[in-house]
Amino acid sequence: MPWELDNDRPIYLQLMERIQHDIISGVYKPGDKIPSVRDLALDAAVNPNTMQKALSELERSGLLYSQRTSGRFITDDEKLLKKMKMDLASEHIHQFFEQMHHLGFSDDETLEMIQDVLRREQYGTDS
Amino acid sequence: MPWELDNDRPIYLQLMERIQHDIISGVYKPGDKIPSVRDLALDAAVNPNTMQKALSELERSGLLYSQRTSGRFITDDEKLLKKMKMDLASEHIHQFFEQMHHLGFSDDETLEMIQDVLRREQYGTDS
DNA sequence: ATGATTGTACTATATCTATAATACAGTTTA
DNA sequence: TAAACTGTATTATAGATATAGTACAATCAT
Repeated sequence: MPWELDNDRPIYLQLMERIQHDIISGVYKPGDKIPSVRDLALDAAVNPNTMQKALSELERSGLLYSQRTSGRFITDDEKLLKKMKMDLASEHIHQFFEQMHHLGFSDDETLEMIQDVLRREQYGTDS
Repeated sequence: MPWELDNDRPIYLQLMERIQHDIISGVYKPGDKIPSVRDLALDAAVNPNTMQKALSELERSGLLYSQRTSGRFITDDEKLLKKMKMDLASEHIHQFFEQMHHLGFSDDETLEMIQDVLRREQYGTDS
């Protein structure tokens, strides 16, 4: 299926984020070979050049490495994977609170809204 | 001071978000006249055309309206302002949990991480 | 050995974005 | 009344982005 992409940001950046999340969350396992540029591009419904750009940019973080003629692989460094997972989560949390703060919600108010949402989802999505 | 803008997304979109937040969080009060296109552009260190685009796009949401020769004003509709504030907050919350879920964190795990972060900030930023 | 697959490179083209530089009609201000 | 300011419009230019199409050398599978 085509990946969910919006037109508000460069596609290659969105591809990078998606793949990074897939690596870090374990969709691809350490050491795994990932699909070829062309296959990934086909899956994402995107030009191969765009996917190539996303992947080569991603290599700079060390999550991926390419073997020029045999394919592209996930790093074996599980410590790095775990670290990036925690770093990303922390980043998401801080950005979220920054947005809420800018909207005028304090940390406590934000926490309450979150708990409300979670409670509501626990007992069903309607009402 | 120049506004905080990154190069990953179109500037006019970032301006829109910033101004929208400023309206909704009350930096600009209902009925207020906001600074002119040129002044805002100067403040943001951005081309007047770019600011003009951001403002005219923003008008479609109803938060602003322009009087062609006298200036641009915040809506008086406080009900709309409150609604947009809650809608935006809700959107931020859902997007945040979606990101965390994609990283592999459950709702409960995410909530715990948040509480950790808040506890840590309560007792000082170091350590 | 042969053919398919791999990452990579290159050119060309179209669109979007951002800036610069003007211009104009109506309103406000002094 | 005259000058300054308002939103808006226009043209031109430069850069980033996305796609299309093609090519090549090394490796892998059969």
